[in-house]
Amino acid sequence: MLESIALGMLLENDLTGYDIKKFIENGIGVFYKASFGSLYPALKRLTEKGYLTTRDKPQGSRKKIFYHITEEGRKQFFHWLSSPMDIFEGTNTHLAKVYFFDHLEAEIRSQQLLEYEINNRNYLKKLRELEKGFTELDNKECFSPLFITESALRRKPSAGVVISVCRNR
Amino acid sequence: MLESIALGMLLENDLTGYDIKKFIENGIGVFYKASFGSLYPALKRLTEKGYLTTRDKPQGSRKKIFYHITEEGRKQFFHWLSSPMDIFEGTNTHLAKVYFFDHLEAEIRSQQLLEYEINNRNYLKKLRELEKGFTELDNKECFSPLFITESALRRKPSAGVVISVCRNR
DNA sequence: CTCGTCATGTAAAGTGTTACATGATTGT
DNA sequence: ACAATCATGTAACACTTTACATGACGAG
Repeated sequence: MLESIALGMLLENDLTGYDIKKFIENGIGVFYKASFGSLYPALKRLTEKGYLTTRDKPQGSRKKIFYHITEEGRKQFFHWLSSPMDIFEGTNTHLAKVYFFDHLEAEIRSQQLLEYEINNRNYLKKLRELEKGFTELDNKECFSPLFITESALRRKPSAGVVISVCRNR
Repeated sequence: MLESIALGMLLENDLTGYDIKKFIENGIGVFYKASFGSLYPALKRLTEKGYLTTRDKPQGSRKKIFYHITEEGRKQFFHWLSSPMDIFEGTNTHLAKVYFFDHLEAEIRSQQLLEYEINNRNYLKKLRELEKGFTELDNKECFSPLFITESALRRKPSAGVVISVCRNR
């Protein structure tokens, strides 16, 4: 996953590992977070596979390594990008806990759900801010099919995740 | 995570690893999936930590190991259960791809989003079925705060995930 | 001169998947 | 007989997080 994202970040410009981290934080970071401990090894692997080449451009005595995507890398990236989006059935860790909530005292339960709601509200706010910046882009037409926002959600709940729990006893 | 879930499955009955797998599939499986390759080692770790004890009860010549939760295990489980629910900011892998969608031909993009919507519809259907079985439970009052369903979502979108994407250039 | 940011990296530990290996029992 | 399911487990591999280690540059 991180490998694909790193490739994607390098489509238009050569960047350093540090740059890539920044770009991830400021953009795709809402959906995906990366640490240096995973990023640097990933870049190393991509270089070994021939998807990236490196150029050392030290600035002063500060080490700087720019990564450049190869044709192979591009091919690999577009292969990933074109493959179907799988919905996240599997490891929805933060919801798993709810399954056991009948074991919890009503008070703590309510408090946790309230907290959860607040966190989600904040997340939503963050997404709305992103969306706001988004509507100001000039190349909107590239994104139009991606406008699956709250209003769309109201009509088509498929894009949202409905929380519903069952335990069979 | 899997360790906590395994503990939770053993709160009421002693079960074999195989049983636990089944219970996970039929219940919490919507949110969390486990493989034997992760489950058996997890049970081993839990036993080593003193959270579980084992009882071998072979049936015929078929090996069968029942796991039993200890007081320590219970304590550990409730500690996990009482800890705050963090919202899943971080590694929302299936949405990460959308970030790069402007690089994709409009046609493939539309097709993928359509597919994605279909998958989500199916997932929603599954959740609705769970919910249906759920409303027939006798201990509903234990779950009432968990009724965050589509209708609630319409009023409080915080519980849902709104898809919105921005790339800054 | 010190703090924040830039910059790269390693090591250990955790956690997981896939595939393999083995064999018993049940239903058709 | 054969397949499906029951039942346990290992091995190789993949990926990640957290913490650590190192050091340069720029601003105040």
